[in-house]
Amino acid sequence: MKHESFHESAEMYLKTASELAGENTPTPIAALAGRLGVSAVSATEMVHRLQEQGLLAHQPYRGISLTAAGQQLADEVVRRHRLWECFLYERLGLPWHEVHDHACRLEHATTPAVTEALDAFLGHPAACPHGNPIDGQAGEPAERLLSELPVGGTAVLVRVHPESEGLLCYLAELDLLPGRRITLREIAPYQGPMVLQTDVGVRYIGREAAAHVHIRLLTEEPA
Amino acid sequence: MKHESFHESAEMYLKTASELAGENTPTPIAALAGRLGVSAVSATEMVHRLQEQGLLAHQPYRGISLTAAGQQLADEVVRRHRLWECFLYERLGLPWHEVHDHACRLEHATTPAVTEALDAFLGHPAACPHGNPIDGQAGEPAERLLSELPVGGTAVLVRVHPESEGLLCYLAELDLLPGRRITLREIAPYQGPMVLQTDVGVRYIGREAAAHVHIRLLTEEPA
DNA sequence: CACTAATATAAGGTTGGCCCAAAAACCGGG
DNA sequence: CCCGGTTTTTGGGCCAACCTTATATTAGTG
Repeated sequence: MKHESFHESAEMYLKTASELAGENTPTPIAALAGRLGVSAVSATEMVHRLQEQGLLAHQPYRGISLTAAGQQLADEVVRRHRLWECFLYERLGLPWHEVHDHACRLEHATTPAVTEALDAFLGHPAACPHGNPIDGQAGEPAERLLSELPVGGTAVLVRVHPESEGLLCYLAELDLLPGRRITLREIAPYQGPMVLQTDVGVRYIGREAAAHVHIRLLTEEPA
Repeated sequence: MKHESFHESAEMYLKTASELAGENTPTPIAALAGRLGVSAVSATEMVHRLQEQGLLAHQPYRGISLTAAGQQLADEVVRRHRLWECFLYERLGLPWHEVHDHACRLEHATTPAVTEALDAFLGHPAACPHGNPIDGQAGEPAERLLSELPVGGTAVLVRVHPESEGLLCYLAELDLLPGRRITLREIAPYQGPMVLQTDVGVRYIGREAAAHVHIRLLTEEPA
């Protein structure tokens, strides 16, 4: 229903492809389509167009993967996005869970000159307010997911990825922000919620949400 | 050639209509089309669409004028534009003549929350770097155009409007920025350039460019 | 090895933004 | 008051991004 320009649309496809590439490669087109809220047919069309431009490679019935050029473009979009998040959160004082959506709109309207000037203005920040690195998605080496934290283990919340307004809002309500120290007390049976002990109280979180929360493990066992 | 989303396109039409409304009302569609770099046919179509949405009124063979709703929308776009210009110039340190174009892209991707937060962050500035007021285009009452300054008269440069990258670049080279004190020495014959005495030296400027430079008259005659 | 679920393609539609060329309406000067 | 030039409108098309509804193809599994 909403029509985006090629520029914008292409950037969204590449950004999303880059996000999903971390999980499984090559990424099935259906996953792309789902994330973008678009039919599989539309996604296939766009993938072909992007392939013709040498931005991604499509192996039929396998999925897609970004070419070097496509990855670079995606990285640039992500960088702009995160720089805007920093600005909106740190300087404008907008809520932690809202800056993602605002940045999603600004990222496509940002020229290189503005990007560089913004980066300098912010003092070349290393990460966005949700903990994601601004240059490359190298990430910490020993990073794990909260959903894989063993019972009794203690960890520090490093980053939330991939982000979405709803998820961030949920985490903000639970005070689960980057830097928060977390110990997993137990996991309720039948895929129930995880019971977390944090420095600001006990919190319950579903497995699915926890799969978006990246942590650095401190100890596997209770002290 | 380039395709903009409805949102963006509509905002550009309204913004431009608002700019041109100052000169002659109702504004001929051809003027709109020319300014937007679009054929008269395309402009007519868009005007119809905007009319259906109650944003502007079209009197056939007369021209268009903004409705209250349309004027309000246009004012909002202009406000966002000028706030971004302030930010880009004052905070990011981008060149005076470049911020217009960057702001043109950002203005359509800016949500109300961001607009208000940005306004507060900038300390509710009264005018953009080119001197145009941010709230409403009330303007100073006794404002005139540089092109109408009588020979021997002295004035202060108040604002540049309407803006365009080329024009701003030209003025920046001449050091003709808001606040600059100008005395018109003479006008070369045959529609020749105006010879200006400024506090930073003598400058020559064409009549057409001067028609975009708004001034506040200090004295009609030399002291 | 055949079958099913995932994936791809084909066909046909919609909408929005743009274009050109040609017809129609208007306006001002003779 | 009519004629010519400008403006607007109409008709006819193009393209990109989306959609749905089939129909093929294929990969992995029983």
